[in-house]
Amino acid sequence: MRELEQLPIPLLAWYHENARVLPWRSDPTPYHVWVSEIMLQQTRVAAVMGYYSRFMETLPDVAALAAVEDDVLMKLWQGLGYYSRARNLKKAAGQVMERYGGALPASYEELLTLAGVGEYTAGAIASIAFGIPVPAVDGNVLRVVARIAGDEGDITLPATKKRMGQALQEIIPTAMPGAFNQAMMELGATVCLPNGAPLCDKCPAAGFCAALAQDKIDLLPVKAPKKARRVEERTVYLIFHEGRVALRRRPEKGLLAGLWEYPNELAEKTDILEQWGIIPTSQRWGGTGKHIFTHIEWHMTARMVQAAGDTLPPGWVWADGPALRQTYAVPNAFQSFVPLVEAGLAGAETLT
DNA sequence: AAACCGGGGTA
DNA sequence: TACCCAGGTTT
Repeated sequence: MRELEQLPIPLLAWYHENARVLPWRSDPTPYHVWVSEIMLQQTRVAAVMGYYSRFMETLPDVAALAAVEDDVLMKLWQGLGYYSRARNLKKAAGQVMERYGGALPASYEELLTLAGVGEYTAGAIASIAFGIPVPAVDGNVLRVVARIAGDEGDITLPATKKRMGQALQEIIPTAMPGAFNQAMMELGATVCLPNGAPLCDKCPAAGFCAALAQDKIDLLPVKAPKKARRVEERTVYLIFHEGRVALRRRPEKGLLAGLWEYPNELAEKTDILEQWGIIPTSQRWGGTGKHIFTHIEWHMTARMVQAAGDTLPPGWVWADGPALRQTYAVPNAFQSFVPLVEAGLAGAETLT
C-alpha cells in the first residue's frame, strides 16, 4: 500500500480546513470521547447530536454513569438503537470505577478490556483522548484505504481489516494520531462517499489514489453481500383501561432487550388475550405499521382492546400519557402506533 | 466465520 | 429498493 505513505500531510491539511464542529470535539476528555464513540457505532453523526448533549447533561461523569438507574439510562438511549451499547456503557463505567478509580486508562490494551469497547473504539479513545499512536479502523477508514491503495480485499473479512490496520499503524503521525484518525473518518463521511458517489475533486488524496487512477472507484471497496431479512407478521395489542395503556418489558437478552413494548405476538397466534387473562369489553382492528431491522422486518397490525378490569400478567404495567413519555423506554419500532395510543388514552368510547 | 443487534439517511 | 453508517458480542 505504497500510496498511503503520501497521505498524512495532505490529509491533515485538509482536515484542518474542513473538520466539522461537533459537540464532543470542543472538550475531548476521555469520558466525552468514550461516550461519543459508543454512540457513533453504526450511527451517523447527525443522529447522535441530540442524544449526546442530553446524555452529558444528565450523566456528566463516569461516577454518574456507573450509578444511573437502568430505566433512566434506557430512556436517554430510546430511539438510538443497539441498546446493548447503553448497558455495556454502564457496565464499563463500573469497571472504570473499580479498577481505575473513575479515570479511563491511557492504554489501548486496557481500554480493550472494557465492556462494549472493541478494536475500533479502543483505538479512537487512545488516539483522540490520550494521543497514543494507534489506528481507529471503522467502515469509513476501510473504504478510504481500499480506494487509495486499490486494495481488492473483502473489507468484511477480519484478515482484510487487520492488513489495513497494520498499514495505517506504519504511517500514523505520532505527533497527532487523534487528528489523523478523525481526518480519515471525516474524509470517508464527507468526501470518499459509498455507493460509487465520491467527491474526488475535493479529495486531498486524489493525486495518488489508486482507485481513481485506475477508474475503479465504483468497484471499491469489495464487500461480501449480506443475508436477506426475514419477515414477521405480528399483531400489536393496544390494551386500554381508564385512560391507561398496557406495557410489558421485553426479555433481558435478544432483540430490543429490556425495553418496554405494547404486547404483541406472531399474527398466527390466536386466543392470546385469553391466555393473558384479559377480558375485553370491546375490541376492533386498528392501523398497520412496518419496521425494518437489520435482519428482521416486522409487519404489524394493531388490535385496539378495551379491558374489563385492571388485572395484568406479572411484570406488565398500566402507563398513562406522562409515564409513557417520561418513564418507559419504548423502541421506535412501535412509533407508528403512537397516534392510536393517544386516541385510546383520550377516550375509549371510540373502540365500539 | 457467521449471526445477532436499531434506526435512519441517501442514491 | 438497497446500501451503509465513528462496531461489538455471542455462537
